[in-house]
Formats: sequence, C-alpha cells, structure tokens
Amino acid sequence: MFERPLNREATVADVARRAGVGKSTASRALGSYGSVSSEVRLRVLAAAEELGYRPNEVARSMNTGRSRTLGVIVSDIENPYFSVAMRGISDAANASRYNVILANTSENLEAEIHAVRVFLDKRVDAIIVAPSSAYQIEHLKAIRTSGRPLVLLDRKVPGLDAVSVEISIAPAAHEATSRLVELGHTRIAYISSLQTDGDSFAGFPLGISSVEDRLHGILDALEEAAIRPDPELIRFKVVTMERTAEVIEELFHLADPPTAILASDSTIARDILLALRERDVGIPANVSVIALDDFPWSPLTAPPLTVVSPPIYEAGFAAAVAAIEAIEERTAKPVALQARVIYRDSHGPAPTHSTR
Amino acid sequence: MFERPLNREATVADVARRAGVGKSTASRALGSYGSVSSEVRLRVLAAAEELGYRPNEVARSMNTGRSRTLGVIVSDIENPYFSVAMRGISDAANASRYNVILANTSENLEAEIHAVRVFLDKRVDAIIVAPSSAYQIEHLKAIRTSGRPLVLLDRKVPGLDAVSVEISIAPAAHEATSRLVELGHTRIAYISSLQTDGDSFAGFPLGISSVEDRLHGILDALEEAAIRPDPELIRFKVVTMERTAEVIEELFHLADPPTAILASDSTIARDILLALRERDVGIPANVSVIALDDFPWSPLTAPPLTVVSPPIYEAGFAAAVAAIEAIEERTAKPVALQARVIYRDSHGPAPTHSTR
DNA sequence: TTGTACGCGTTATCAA
DNA sequence: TTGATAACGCGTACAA
Repeated sequence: MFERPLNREATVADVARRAGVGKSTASRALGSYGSVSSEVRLRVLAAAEELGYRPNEVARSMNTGRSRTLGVIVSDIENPYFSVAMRGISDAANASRYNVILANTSENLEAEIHAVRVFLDKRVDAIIVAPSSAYQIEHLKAIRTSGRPLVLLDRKVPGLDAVSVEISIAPAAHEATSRLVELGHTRIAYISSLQTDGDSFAGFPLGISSVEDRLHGILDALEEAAIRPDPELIRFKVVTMERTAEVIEELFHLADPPTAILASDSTIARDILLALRERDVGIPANVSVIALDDFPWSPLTAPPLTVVSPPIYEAGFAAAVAAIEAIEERTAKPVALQARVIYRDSHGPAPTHSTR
Repeated sequence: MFERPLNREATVADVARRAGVGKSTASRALGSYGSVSSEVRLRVLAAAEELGYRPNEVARSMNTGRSRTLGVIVSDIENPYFSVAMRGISDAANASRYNVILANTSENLEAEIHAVRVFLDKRVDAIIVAPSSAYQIEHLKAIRTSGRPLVLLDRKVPGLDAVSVEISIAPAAHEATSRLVELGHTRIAYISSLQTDGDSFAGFPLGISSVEDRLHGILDALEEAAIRPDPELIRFKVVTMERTAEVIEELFHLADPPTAILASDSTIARDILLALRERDVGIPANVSVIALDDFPWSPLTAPPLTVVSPPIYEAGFAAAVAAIEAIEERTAKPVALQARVIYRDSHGPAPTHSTR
C-alpha cells in the first residue's frame, strides 16, 4: 500500500548535470546568492523545474546548523489558553518562514525535560516554553548552554538567561477583587490548579511568576480594604473536576463561607460552574464568580462570565517574534502585556445573611 | 546576549576518540545494533556520558531518510475541534517517540499547498491533514508520489491513495433531526461555515465527506418525515460573526422562518447563540438550537447546548497511530468512528404560531 | 563567473 | 568483533 518510490528525489547534482553546469553554480542559482550569469541561471532554473527539484531541508540544516524550527512546550494544547497562544506563535513563525514543533507535558516535569532533550537533539533554533517548575531548571539551563535562545511564555523564572513574555494579571486581578469588595464581599476564595513544588509563604506557594502575580493582585486589593486574607479560602493543586467539587463542598461548609470565588484559569472556572450548578447555587445571587482567564465561550455561559482577559494570542505572537529575533539578531527584548477585566453578569452584590 | 557556544557539541567521533575505539564501533555501541564486546560498550557509554554526548538527529535523518516527525495540517489550532484532535495526535505520536510539526491554513488552499511543500522539504515521515478542498488535490497526490503516507483527518477525498479516519456524523445528525421533527419542527435550518469549491447538488455543495455526511443525516431525516427541504434554510460559507448575524436576520425575515437551527461546528454555534441573544430570541422557547459539534463548554452555555458530539480526541489519536503504522508497516487500516447525540436544554417543542 | 573539493554527523558496507 | 571508508545532499572556501 505505501511502497517507497522507485526513483529518488532530484538533487542539486542532478539539476547541475542536466543544466550542464557545476554543482556549486547550480546551488548558487537556486539559492540566489553569489554570482551567476543570467543565462546560466535560467538554464538551471529550467532544469530544476523539469526535474521537479525541491531542496532537502534536512541536508540544508545539516551544514548550516539551523533548522528554521521553533520548539514549543506547553502543558496541554487542548487548553484554549495554549491553543490560542499556539496560534499566535504559529502565525508569527509562519510570517518569518519558521516552522513550529509541539510538545505537551501535562504539567509533568519529566515530560518537559524529555521534550527539551528531544528538541535539542533535533536542533531546533529556539525553544518557547511555559515551564511547569521554577525550581527544577537544569534542563532549561541546558537550552542556553547549547547556544539556543529560550523564551519563557507567561511564566518568569528567576536566575535564567532567557527572554520572557509576561502577561501581568495583577492590576486586573486587583481591579476585579476591589470591585467585589465594593460590592460588599469580604469572604473571597481563590481556587487554582497550580501544582507548585517550591517554597510557600504563609501557605501560599511562590516562585512561578504568573501565580505570584495573580495572588498579589488579589491580596493587595484585600489589604487595601483591610480585609485579612483567610488561608482556608485559598486553594491550590485543584486539578480534577472531582477535586474541584470537593473543594467547593468544603468551602460551603465553612463557618463563614465565601461569597465570591476567583478561578485561576478557564478549566477551573468550568469545573467550578459545573459544581455550583450541581449544588444549585445561584450565580451571582448566592456566589459571585470571576475567572482570571478568558476563553471563547465566556460571553455565553450561564450567566455570562466576568473575566480577567489576558492577551494570549498577542503573547504567543510576541514570544515567537522574540525567539526569531534572538536567533537572527542575537538579542531580544522582554515583552510585558496587560490583562484587562471584562465585566459581565457572574458577579454581583454580596448576599446578605438572610438570603443565604 | 545570545552568543553562540564556544565549544561545539560532542560527536560520535569525539566519543570514539575518548574511548579509544573506531568511529563505527562507537556508533554501534551507542545505537545498540551490530555486535560490540560488552567491555568496549561500557567504555564507549562511559565516554559518551563524560562528554555529554547527544546524537544529532538532523545528521541521523540525513542518511536514514527518516525524521520521526509527523506533519499535521489543520485550518485553525485555536478551534477546539482541532486542538483536541491535536492532543490525540500528539499523545499517540509521543507514545511511539514521534514528533509533531504543525501548520495552520485558515481554510486557505494556498496555505495548505505551501504547508505540504514545506513538510515534504523537511522530510517528515507522514502527513496528517484535514484538507480544505476535495478537488484541488495535486499537492496531496504529491505527498503520495514522494512515497510518504497520507492520513486524512475527518474529511474523505475520493480518488486519493490515503488512509482516512472518518467520524460519521450522519446517524447522530439523523437522530437529532428526527427528534426535532418529533417535537413538531418542520422548518429546520442548517448553517455551515464550509467554503467549498466543488460541484453542488440542488444548491448544496458536495464532495467533502464530512459535509455530505452531516447533510445526508439531516436530509434523510426530513425525507422520512415527508418534509421537503427548503434551500432557503440551508446556508454555507458562513464564516464570520457578522455574516452569521446577517444570516440569522435573513432567516427570521422569511415568510415562514425556521423554528430550529442546526450549527455545523462550534464556532458557528457560538456566533449563532451570540446573534440570537442580541435579538433576544428565547432558546428553546422561540428557536431550538443544536450544534453538530461538541466543545468543553457546551454543558455550561445558556441554555446547556444539545450537541452531536464527535470523538475527536480518538480520531486524532487514531490518525497518528495509522500514520505511524503506515510508516513502519507500509500499510494501515482506515478508521471509522461514530458521533453521538447529547441531549441537553437548547432544543424543545416547536413554538405554535401564536407564540411567535 | 565558474567548478572542484571538502565538511557537516550520522549510519552502512566491507574487508580485516 | 572491529575500524577505515563511503554515502546522504547541501553550502561554501578557494582556485581557476
């Protein structure tokens, strides 16, 4: 069914022979560099056309040492966050005639280490990664040691020689939290899927910038309002739908349950909405819900979701642009983007005790 | 900032020298093929370890002619349909130690042709594609001519020597349509984003199997119920949000407007829901809506959406498995999967005239 | 302007 | 079991 072709592909040598010129002359004519008489050029081009010549990019990479390929490592391409970022990366890469090779890690460090190794072996020109850990970074350092640029998508890792494309969520998270406070909320929960492996501060994990960032925005807003953050209301490592339901259950059984819930990302937001619907909790009548992430369906949920919307397409695009700049110019500037709040109907005044 | 490394990577020759053996002996020891005395093997492995040797996959591809890479061509990775399929492809590829390289085409034939050329030049081992046209297939034929397997994702193209992974929507589309008929609907619209370039039959485009498939399911169900399909109600090439709003507008200004709308995919479904909300049309009180596609947020829309759910992760996985089989075994079996209907709350009885 | 010859890092061939 | 050598297809220094 899938036999190999009998006649192999035409090479530069074949084209040269047919055009009756030397190999390097053909090579120059095809690559349009150096100097070739226009008469010869036409003859070479014609010969190439006739033979259906196509350059072998593998051979080309072999002696240029460059592959015009960007390696992209994300936790899950299925997540709209990363698929949108990927589209941005892909569009930017395409515009500069680069290709994109993808690896999913499921937030698994071993998989990430493996992906880096494979990409390095394949001689990608640069690697774009949303790292799962800010502490185990030997493999990321290895990228730099190999002489290839490294671009950090969204998450910043201290002590690493890399370009980072950051999306600052803090100001928007601050704004959203303050809005909740204005509406009378004092018991505000934050549920995050983050599995961190680093230090923690007062029970809060630290180290991965995007998390610190979100948390700072929230905590600062609470502090301004003189509301003491309750560790009971801040939950990490909530990774499955089941765990989300459990956490929601626990939160509502607290002596003083939350009146608002902040979701760290769209998956958590979905699971929270599902769990609340299961329990028949009215939104926003009984609880306000705000997602610290956006996704295409956010205007259409019941009720339409108030979100902190990060410009991820732009971030992906910027990451690829930075990677290509670093490859070609040996330098690239870090990028900082800002999320913004989109107010819709999933938040409202804090319920009074009588309505609860 | 991003200087090239001073000391280049260790090669087989370096390892061989350090271990005090010949280049080919080292190569055999590292690749664990041929025969090497265990004493020498250990020495070579130790030397490789010390030098931090890593094989150069580009050089390897160069003379094996294989790259352990699958090229994947989709219209838009941002679309959950393709991002989920991509995850399936990626997981299956990963399990067999293959890599995945991605191209987006935005349903643009030129981009698809370009992507094929690039992938061929890069010597991918096989190409998985959801083709945008069933007629312009020279570039797809070129894949086969080059001796590489071609796997068609979701869409079947006649007259092409390729393995296809099909998702049959027809039975589920039939079932969903019949359900609508049972509920009293006789005016059922179908809105599709498909931009086809082929023949049409009674104004309906034909040729791309997944479309014929959906349409057949719907038309068969109508025929069984002795309802004559109205070409006015069947709309193709609805690709933008604006166009969707226009089409909705047009449909509702018909003398006999639809009481149910079938959406071809999740993007169209989103735009339809948005347009209906804009017009304040009650779902399902005034119109029933069913999507012929599923996506993670379908249970959480207002109202929860009745959908025809295609197993796309499985389709992606199967496509990659078939591609790898074709590469390694020279043959692969086509795969046929079935979508199923998930009944939720966006469909209901046809409104009586008095309520309209 | 043109052509020859070599290098890139690997695997494959083959004689020792 | 081993190692010298060729081959993959391209770019490119260098000489003509």
